[in-house]
Amino acid sequence: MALPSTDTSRLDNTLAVIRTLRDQGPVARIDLGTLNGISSATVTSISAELLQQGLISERPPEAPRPTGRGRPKTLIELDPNAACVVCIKLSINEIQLVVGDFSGQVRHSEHHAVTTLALSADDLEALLEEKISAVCALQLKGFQRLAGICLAVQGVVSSQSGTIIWSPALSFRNAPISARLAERFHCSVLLENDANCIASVLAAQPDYADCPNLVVIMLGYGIGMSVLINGVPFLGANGSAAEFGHSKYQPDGALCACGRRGCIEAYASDYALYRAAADHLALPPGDSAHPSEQQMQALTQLALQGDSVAQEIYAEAGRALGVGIANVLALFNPDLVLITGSGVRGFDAMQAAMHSTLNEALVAELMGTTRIESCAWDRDMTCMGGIAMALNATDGETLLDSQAKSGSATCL
Amino acid sequence: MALPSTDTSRLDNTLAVIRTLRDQGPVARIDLGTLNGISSATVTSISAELLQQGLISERPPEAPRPTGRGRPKTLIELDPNAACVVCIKLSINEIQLVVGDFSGQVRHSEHHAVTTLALSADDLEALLEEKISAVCALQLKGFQRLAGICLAVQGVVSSQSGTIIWSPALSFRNAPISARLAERFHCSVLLENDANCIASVLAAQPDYADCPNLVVIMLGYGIGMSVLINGVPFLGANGSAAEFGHSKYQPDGALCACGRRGCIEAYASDYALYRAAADHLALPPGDSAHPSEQQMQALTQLALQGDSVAQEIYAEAGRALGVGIANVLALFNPDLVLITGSGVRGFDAMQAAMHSTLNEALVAELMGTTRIESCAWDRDMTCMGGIAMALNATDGETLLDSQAKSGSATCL
DNA sequence: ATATTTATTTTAGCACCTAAAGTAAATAAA
DNA sequence: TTTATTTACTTTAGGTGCTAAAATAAATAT
Repeated sequence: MALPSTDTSRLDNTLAVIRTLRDQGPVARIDLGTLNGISSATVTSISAELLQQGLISERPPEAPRPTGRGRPKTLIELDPNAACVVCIKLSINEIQLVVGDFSGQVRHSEHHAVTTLALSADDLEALLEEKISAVCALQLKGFQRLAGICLAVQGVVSSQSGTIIWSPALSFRNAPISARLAERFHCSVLLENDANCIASVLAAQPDYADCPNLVVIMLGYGIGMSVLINGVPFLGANGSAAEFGHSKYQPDGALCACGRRGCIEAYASDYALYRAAADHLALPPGDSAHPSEQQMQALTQLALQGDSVAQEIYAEAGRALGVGIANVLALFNPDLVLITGSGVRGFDAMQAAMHSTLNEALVAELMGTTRIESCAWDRDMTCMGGIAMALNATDGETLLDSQAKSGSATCL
Repeated sequence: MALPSTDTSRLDNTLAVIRTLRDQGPVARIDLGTLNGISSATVTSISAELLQQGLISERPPEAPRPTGRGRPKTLIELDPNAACVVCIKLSINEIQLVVGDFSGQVRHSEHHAVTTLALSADDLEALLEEKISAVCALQLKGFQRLAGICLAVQGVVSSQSGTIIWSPALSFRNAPISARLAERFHCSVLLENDANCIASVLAAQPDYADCPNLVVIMLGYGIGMSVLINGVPFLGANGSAAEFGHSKYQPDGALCACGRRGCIEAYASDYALYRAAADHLALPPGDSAHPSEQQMQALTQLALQGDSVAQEIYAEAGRALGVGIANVLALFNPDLVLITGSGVRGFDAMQAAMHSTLNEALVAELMGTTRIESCAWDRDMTCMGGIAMALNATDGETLLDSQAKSGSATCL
């Protein structure tokens, strides 16, 4: 009689099982029960369904069995080919496409140089369609479905409405990109800020498991930030929260790329550091408005080797960061502030000034127990985060889809 | 067989019914169903239980019946005497005690002048015990139980651990007050920041129903703030989030009560305004470090009547607020910033400078659709918020308690 | 009086979950 | 080589809680 189920526990438990398998790899039924606080009888029932739907498979028992006594565990794992997701990272003059499988593994990655600032909204859409189609045609053999697409873009995006509100990589604004891609590829399209993707990956690392309130500051050409509250990215009303780079250091200070004055970014970003240095120091040639990695490394070297002009430039950047972080601590009181991004290359030259400014700015009660740490920028984890977020967002649909295909053939 | 129920839907639905009755007053079963998305059959079942437990009663049908056709609605209402809560507001040199009943109505309120800064932690605990005991003895006749106590204090508190970390009203720190009161009165004790109590009341008003992300700034002797994210107060890792008053305006600016320099509070709080004015203007006599309402009104009058020194003092305060709010918008991107507190008396004299500073500081994309409004400070709503929060926090316990008493006499 | 309308309660049935009992599959011991 | 023990998984039996539909209650309109 009661058809529309109001009780979501079965769905919740099934999703929990899928996520545990994604995070931990192959797991036995009994452990899935313990890990998720459900009985093994329920796990049996859930895994039977998932098995029938083709979303998981039983791993054949291995030759070497280091298990002790008793019936050995039968490990269950996600079928990597049950679905896949694509993440596209959109940054200035470059787009990156990554394909991830249902188990969360990266299957393919490619980069394209594109003069993004020259694109119109239609151009961008056409370009994304083309690149996604191409990658699907080449890479998707064997996948049961394209579950979703994640667009990771620098700038202000509204995830809720799927609209790019403003991005430094684009010359147009307010582009409702998600809906159009969703229509084209018949899958859900997630629009995310790039910093939130990276922060999600970092937060999933065991080192930061005890920091549910995590702030990640990304230094680079510009300055971005992500605030995780209880592990989930804080977006604000329109998605423009956590714009640390445009919070203020000096009310009437240096000119920022945003057009206003005194933003933290106008002191501590690559372009700001290089701008302050260009007149006084001999640095490698190149576009001084968009300094190259080589140019920035040269500048950092000068500061670290004791050049007083370079040192003062980094010290001023450190003071700006110190004031900005003081405000972040006063307003968010996080467990940890993690400073990363390509700009951490110069962090050693900023650190002392940053900490002394911070300590001068805030009484101990407001510093609380917040740790301030930096994190080396080994590789760009944006797309890893995007893949993980896209999978998480689409598990429910994948489940429904496979139920429709296998289970209730009664519908036909 | 399955005794420990893992399904919380019955509890959730029961709490939803109780809260609807508290918010809306008497409601019929069928409307409780619609309002909470549950079937009227379930409401019948839940209300039968609550009726038996004595937490609600059926309101006798009224003489004038303006209803139309059909069987008339039987209205259900909370039994006000089913439980009560006490809220204590602790501020500098004053404590206020308010008693609220189970339906959320204020039953009693009293103020006491206390030199709070002279108290030790033990003194405070003894004082609170004495006052709460007294108020219970006098006011609690007829109440079935004291469900909870809410302590609303200015400053940094850790709700989680029940510890007052720092308060301008107290000369000691890190006082674990909740546990001791809970033990003494055998009820749960909620420790809250006063601004969060006020913001919760404001957020419940229909005018602000469309603002789940609400920032409330409280101007007064000091400057406080509360940030509601999806309607719930944001606390941060240790409860010291939202310390807007100590975010920065000028890195090396005016001296703040916290001991550091350049805080917003050092420009826009009552003490800061009065300090800036005291040397130049003739104002009513009194303690210039703790200006009275009369002194502040005199200063405000001067500014509004065109005195250029007073005007510049308020303009500078407005600029400080403007920069502070710019940072709040960049970092929180709320739906609405509401400025209130006794200090709004001078808001008209600050407003122009505040808005122009804000507009200069932030590009349109980051201003987003956030509204900035002020709200008259008619009366102190701290304790109303505390009562509401305490009731909400203790409904589950009240339910369990009454179940133990009435329903399952089988336990005996 | 009877029909109609609306509110509430009762009934019947479904979708979950869990504990306990049963079964399976291994190792250790006799 | 049986037999006992241990551990994992599955089946069974029973409970909670919800909903739709039917039944009942209590009004007004005809």
